[in-house]
Amino acid sequence: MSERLETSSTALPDRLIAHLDMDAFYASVELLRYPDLKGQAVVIGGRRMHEPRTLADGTREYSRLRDYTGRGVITTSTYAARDLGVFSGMGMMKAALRAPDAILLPTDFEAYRHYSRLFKAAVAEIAPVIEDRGIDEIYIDLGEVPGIREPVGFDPLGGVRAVAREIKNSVLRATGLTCSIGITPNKLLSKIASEMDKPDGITLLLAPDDLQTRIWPLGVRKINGIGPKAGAKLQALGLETVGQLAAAEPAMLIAQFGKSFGAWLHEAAHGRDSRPVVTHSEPVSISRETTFERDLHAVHDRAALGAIFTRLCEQLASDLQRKGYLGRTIGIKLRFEGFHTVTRDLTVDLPTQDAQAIRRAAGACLKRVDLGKRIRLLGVRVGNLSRPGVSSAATGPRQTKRAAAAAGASQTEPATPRSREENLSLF
DNA sequence: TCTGGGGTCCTAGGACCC
DNA sequence: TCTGGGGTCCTAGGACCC
Repeated sequence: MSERLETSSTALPDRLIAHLDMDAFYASVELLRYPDLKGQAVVIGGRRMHEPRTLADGTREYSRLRDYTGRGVITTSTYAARDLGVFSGMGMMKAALRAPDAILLPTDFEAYRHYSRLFKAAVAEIAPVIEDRGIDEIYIDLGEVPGIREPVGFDPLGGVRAVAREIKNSVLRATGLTCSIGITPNKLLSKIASEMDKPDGITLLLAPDDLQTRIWPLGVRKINGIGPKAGAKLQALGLETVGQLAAAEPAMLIAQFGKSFGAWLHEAAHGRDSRPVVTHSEPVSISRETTFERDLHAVHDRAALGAIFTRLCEQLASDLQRKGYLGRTIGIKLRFEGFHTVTRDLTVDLPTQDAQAIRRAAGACLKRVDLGKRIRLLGVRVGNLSRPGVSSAATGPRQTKRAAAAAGASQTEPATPRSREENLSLF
C-alpha cells in the first residue's frame, strides 16, 4: 500500500451520496421520438389535443405555443426554450407571449414512466442503494460501490469520478438520455451539486473548503426546502446567500421561523444533513384532482360537477385497488375562483377502496363547504392507508364514537345555513 | 395572461383518555 | 369540585417538492 493511497482514502468523507437528475427529462424523451426538433425551443404541457400530425410527404407538423388557448402550465421546456424565458410551472398563455413560435407537445406520462424505469434499472446495476425522488431524479448511496474510494493516479477522487462516469454512461446506453450528477457527503449538498453543471455534468463537492467556496456564494433558494415564502422572508432579513444564512444567529432564526425550521435552516446553511438514503417507502395518501376548463358553479353546473365528482371517486378507487391499498380518511379539495383552496376530510371506521364508499364519505365532506363561489378545481383524496389483511390497529371504540359525533355534528351544524342546504341537494 | 396534478411534512387546536 | 400534564387521534391549512 502506498502512502498516497492511505492518506487519500482517509481524506474522503464517511458517506458518499449522489444525486442524479435527468436533463430536461420530459422534453428529452420527446426529442428521442422527434429528433428533428433537436436544438429547437420545445415545451411540454397544457391539455390534450395538440399531437404532431404527420403529413402526406412524411414531414411532421407541430403545434405552436401561440395556437394554445385555455388553462394549463408548462411541464418542461428544452434548454432552447428556457433561453427564451419559458420555464416549467409557467402559465401557458404567459409562455405563449414570450415564445409564440415554440413548439408545443402534449405530455405523455406513459413514455416518461417507461424511460424512468429504464434509467433507474441502469443505475441499479452499478449502485443498488437508490432512493426514488420522483420520475426523473434519485439519490444513490455510493458507499458500497467497489473501487469508489480508490484513487486513480494522483487523483484521490479518481474512484468517485470513475463511478460517476460509469453511471452516466450506463444511463445513456439504456435510454439515449443524459443526466447530471452531484456527489457530496449528504443528500442536501448533492441536490445542490447536481444542478451546478447542467446539462450532462458531474460535480464533486468532497474537499473540506467546498462548502465555503462553492455553496456559500449561492442564493438561499438553492437549498431544497427553502421555497418562495421562506426565501422572501430571508431576503427581507437581509439574508440572501447561504453564507449569510450560515453566519446568522441560530436564536434569531428560531425566533423568526420557529424551533424546528429555524434550527434546520442553520444546519442546512452549514451543509449538515444526516438523512439516510431511503430505499423503500409506503405511500401516505393517494388522490385525484382536476382543474376545469372554466370555473363551474355548484348550482348552475350541478350535473357536470356531479359527474366529475363521481368519476374522480371511481378513478381513485381504481388506483387504490390496482396498487393494493385501503384508506380510512377520505377528503376533498376545492379550489375556488381567485385560487382560494379549502379541504375537508372525514375518517371512517372501516378502511375502504370502494368507489361508492369513497363517494359517500367525500359527499359528506362536501356538505361542510360553502359553495357560493365558482369552483376551479375539485379533488378527492384517500389517506390513512393500509394493505388488505393487514390490520391498521386503529379501529377501536374511540373511532366509533368520533365518527358518530362527526355525523351528528354535520346534521345540526348551523353555520351558513343557506349554502349548506343547497349543498345537500347538490351531488 | 394567472397559477397542473401528484405528493410529503409540519403546525396547531380540540377531543379524548389515563 | 377544580385542576394537572402527557399522549394520541382528528381536522384544516399551508409550505414545499417533482
